[in-house]
Amino acid sequence: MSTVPAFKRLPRAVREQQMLDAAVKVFSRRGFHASSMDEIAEDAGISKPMVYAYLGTKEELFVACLHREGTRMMQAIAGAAAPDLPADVRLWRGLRAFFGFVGAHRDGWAVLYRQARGEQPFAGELATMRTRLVEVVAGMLDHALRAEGREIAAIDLEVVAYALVGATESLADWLADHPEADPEKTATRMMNVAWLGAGQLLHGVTWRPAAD
Amino acid sequence: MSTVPAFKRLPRAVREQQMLDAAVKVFSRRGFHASSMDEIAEDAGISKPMVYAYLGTKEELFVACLHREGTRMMQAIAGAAAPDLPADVRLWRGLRAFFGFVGAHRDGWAVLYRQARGEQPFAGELATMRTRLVEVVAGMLDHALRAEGREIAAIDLEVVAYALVGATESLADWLADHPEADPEKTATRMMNVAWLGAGQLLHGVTWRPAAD
Amino acid sequence: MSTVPAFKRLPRAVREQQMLDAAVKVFSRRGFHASSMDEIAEDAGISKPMVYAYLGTKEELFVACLHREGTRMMQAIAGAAAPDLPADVRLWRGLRAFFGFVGAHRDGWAVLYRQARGEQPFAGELATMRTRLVEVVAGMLDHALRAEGREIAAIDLEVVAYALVGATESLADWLADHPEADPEKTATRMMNVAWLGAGQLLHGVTWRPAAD
Amino acid sequence: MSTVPAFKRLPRAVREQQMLDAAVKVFSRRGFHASSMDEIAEDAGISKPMVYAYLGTKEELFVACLHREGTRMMQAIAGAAAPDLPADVRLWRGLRAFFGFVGAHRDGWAVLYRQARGEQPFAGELATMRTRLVEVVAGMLDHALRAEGREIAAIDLEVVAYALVGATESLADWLADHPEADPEKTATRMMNVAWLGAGQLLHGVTWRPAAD
DNA sequence: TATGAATGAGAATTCATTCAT
DNA sequence: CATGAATGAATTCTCATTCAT
Repeated sequence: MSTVPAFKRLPRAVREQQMLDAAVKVFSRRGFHASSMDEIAEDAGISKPMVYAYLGTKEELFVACLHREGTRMMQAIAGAAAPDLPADVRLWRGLRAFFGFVGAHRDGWAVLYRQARGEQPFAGELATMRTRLVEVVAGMLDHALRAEGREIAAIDLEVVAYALVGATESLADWLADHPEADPEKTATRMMNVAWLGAGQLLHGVTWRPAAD
Repeated sequence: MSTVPAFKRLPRAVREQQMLDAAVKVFSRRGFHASSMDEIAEDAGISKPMVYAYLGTKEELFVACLHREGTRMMQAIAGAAAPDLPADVRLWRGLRAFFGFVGAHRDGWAVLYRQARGEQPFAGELATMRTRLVEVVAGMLDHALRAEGREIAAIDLEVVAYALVGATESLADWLADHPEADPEKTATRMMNVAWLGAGQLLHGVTWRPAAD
Repeated sequence: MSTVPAFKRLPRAVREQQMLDAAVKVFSRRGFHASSMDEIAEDAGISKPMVYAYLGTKEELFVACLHREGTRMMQAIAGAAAPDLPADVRLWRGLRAFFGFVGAHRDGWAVLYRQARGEQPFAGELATMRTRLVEVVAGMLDHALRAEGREIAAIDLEVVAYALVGATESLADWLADHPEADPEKTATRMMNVAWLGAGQLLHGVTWRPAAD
Repeated sequence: MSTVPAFKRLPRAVREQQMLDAAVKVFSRRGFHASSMDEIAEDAGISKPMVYAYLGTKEELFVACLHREGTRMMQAIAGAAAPDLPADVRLWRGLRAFFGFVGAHRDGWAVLYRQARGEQPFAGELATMRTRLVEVVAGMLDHALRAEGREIAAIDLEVVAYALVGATESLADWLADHPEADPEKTATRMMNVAWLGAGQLLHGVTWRPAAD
C-alpha cells in the first residue's frame, strides 16, 4: 500500500534518491555531456528547478552520483577481506567482490566510471576514488611484505598497485561490455594475471580459488 | 632559415599538420567537449573555415588526431620486438617502447587517449586501437605458448591480454601525470607486475632487464 | 485595459500566437531564407530559445505558419458556397470569399504563400494545400456536370481546376501587390475570365454577380 | 576532332555558356539558396574565381540564367503567332509554343522559374519577364477588340491577361511535375479553359484546334 | 588565364540555469 | 513544495567572396 506513496510530496531524502537513480541512468546511457538536465528531470518525474534545489548544478549532480556509487562499491569490497588472511586470499576476495559489484551494476557503475574519465571537472573526484582503491591494494601488499619481514619502496608499491587497479578496471570494462560473461570467472582470470604474472601463466602454472 | 616562408599560403599538407598539432594540444588540455573549434583554429594560426575545409567536422578532426597519434605509437612499438626473441624479452621491449613513446608525448598521446575514453562517438575508434594492442600482446603470448607446445583457450588469452593492456594504460596515465618519472623505470615496474605477478613480487623475486 | 498583463510570463497558447504573428510578418517581408530566427524572436518580443521550445526548428515554424494561415483561409472559403446553388453562384461566392481573405491578409497569407513556392522543403505542405483547393473546385465542377447528366474524364477536371486555381492565385498576387485594388472587383474580374472565357469576353459578354 | 577542344583555354563565350549550363542545372535541382557556388563551379568543371570573373556574384549569375532562359522562351513563343490571324488561333499557337518549350526544358526553365518566385532579389527580374508575357497577351486581346470596334479599360485587360498568364504558369508547373504528360494536350486543355471558360465547358462546348 | 588558399560574417540550435507564480 | 516560463551565452558549421601565385 505504500511502496510508492502516491508520487507527490515525498520527503526530501526519497526524492533525492529518485533523482540520483534517474541521473545515474541517464548519465550512463548518454555520457555526461550528452545528458541534459531536462532529460534527467523528466526521467526522475520531477521538474528541473527541484533538481537544482536538491542536488545543485549539473556537475554537482554528477559528483553526487559518483559519490553514491563509489561508496556503494567500497562497501561491497570492504568486508570482503579480513586482514589476517593470507595475501592471495585477500586479493582474491577483493577481486571477487569487485567484479561481483560491477556485474550487478553493469550499466550503472561501470559506465558511470567510464564517463568520469577524461572529463576534467571530475578528475579530482575520480582520482580520489581510485586512490582509495590503490591504497587498499597497496596496504594489502605492504601488510603481506611486513609479515615476511621485507620492505619495498613506497613508490614501487604504489606503482604496482596502480598497475593492478588498472588491469582490474580494464577487465571491469570488458565485463561491462560482455553481458554474458561470468563475474566470478572474470575475477579468477584477473587473479591469475595479478598473482602469478604472465611468466608463470606461460609455464602452465595456474591459480585456483580454494573452496570458500 | 626559411623553412616556413613567412606565414601565409602554405600548401595543404603543411597546414593540415599545423592544424592537427593545434588540435592535439587543445583537445588534450581541455578535453573534447570543452575544446572549441575557435580555439583550435586560433591556436593553429588559421581561420576556422580552413579547419573545416581540410579536416572536416569537430568529430572528424578528433578522429584524425586519434589516427595520427595512434599510428605514430604503433610505429614506435612495431620494430621493438623481433618475434624470435624469448617472450619476456619481447614483452619488455614492447613495454619500453610504449612507455618511451608516452613519456615523449606526454600531453599528446596519453591525454588524447584519455579523452577518447567515455566519449561515445569515439568508442569505435578507440576500441579498434586497443584491439590492435591487445592482439599484439595476445599474439605474443600465443606464440610463446606454442613454442612450449601448450595452448590456452582463445578467450582466456584475450582476457589476459586485456588485463595487461589495462595495467599498462593505467601506468601510462600515471606516467603522464608524473612529469619527473622515468619512462624506462616505469616500464621495468610494469614488467615486474606483468611477468612475475604480485605473488612472486611479494616473495622478493624480481625481474631485471638484461643489458641490451 | 489589461488584456495583456504587463509583458511577462504569458501562458503558452498566447505566446505561441504572438510568435506565429511575428513569424508570418517577418517571413512575408524577408522571405524564408533571409529571415533570421533572431529577428522573429525579437519581433515577437521574446527570446530565441522560447521560439525553439514552443514551435521548434525554423522549418517547423514556417510550416506552423503555413498551417495556421492555410486553415484560416479554408475556413473563410468553407461556408461561402452551399452545394445546392448553381455552379456559377458557388464559384462566384468562393472567389469572393477567397479574394476577401487575401485582401484582408495581404502581407499575411498572400505573401506567405508566395514564399512557400520554390522552397523545396515546403513543396509537400504547399502541394497539400493547393490540392485541397483544387479538389474543392474540381468537386464543384463535377457536381455541376452530374446535375446535367454529363461527365468528363477525371484528369481533365483536375487540369481545368488547376488552371482556375492558378489564375486565381495569380490574381491574388496581383491584388496583394496593389493595395488600392478592391477585392470584390478583383473577384468579379476573375469570375469573368473563369466562367465566360476570353472568347466571350472579347465578344462583349459579361458576367455580373446577382445581388446577394 | 574538335567538338570539345581539349578542355582548356576555351574562348570566353564558350566558358560562359558552360557555366550557365551548370548553373541552370544546379539552381533548378537545389533551388537558389541551397545551391553553392562551389557546386556550380565544380559542375562547370572550372574554378570558382573564374565564375566570379566571368559572371560575377551569385545573384548576378542567377539573373544571367533567368535572362538566358527567359530570352529563349520568348523567342520560342515569338514567331508562333502572326498578328493577322484570328485571336483564338493566335492564343492557341502561343500556348502551344509555350507548353512545347516548357515540356522540352522541364527541369530547366520550369523549375528555374519556380525558384525565382518568392526570392525577393529577383522579384524585379521575374516581374519584368511576366510583364512581357502579360503584355503579349493583353496586346493580343486588345488587337482583337479593336478589330471588333470595341474597347475595355486598360486595367481590366491587364487583369484578364494576368489571370490567363497565371493559369498558364500553373499548368506549366503541373506539366513539369508530370513527365508523362503531353505538352500539346496540355495546351489544348488550357485553351479550353482560357477561351471558353468554365461555364461553356460545363455545357459541353469544346474548343478544338483546327488542323494546322 | 586559372586556381588553391584563405577568411569575415552570420545563422541555427542547444543548454544550464533562474524567476515568478 | 513545485513548476511553467524565460533567457544569456556559447558553439558548430556554412558560404559568398577574394588574394597571391
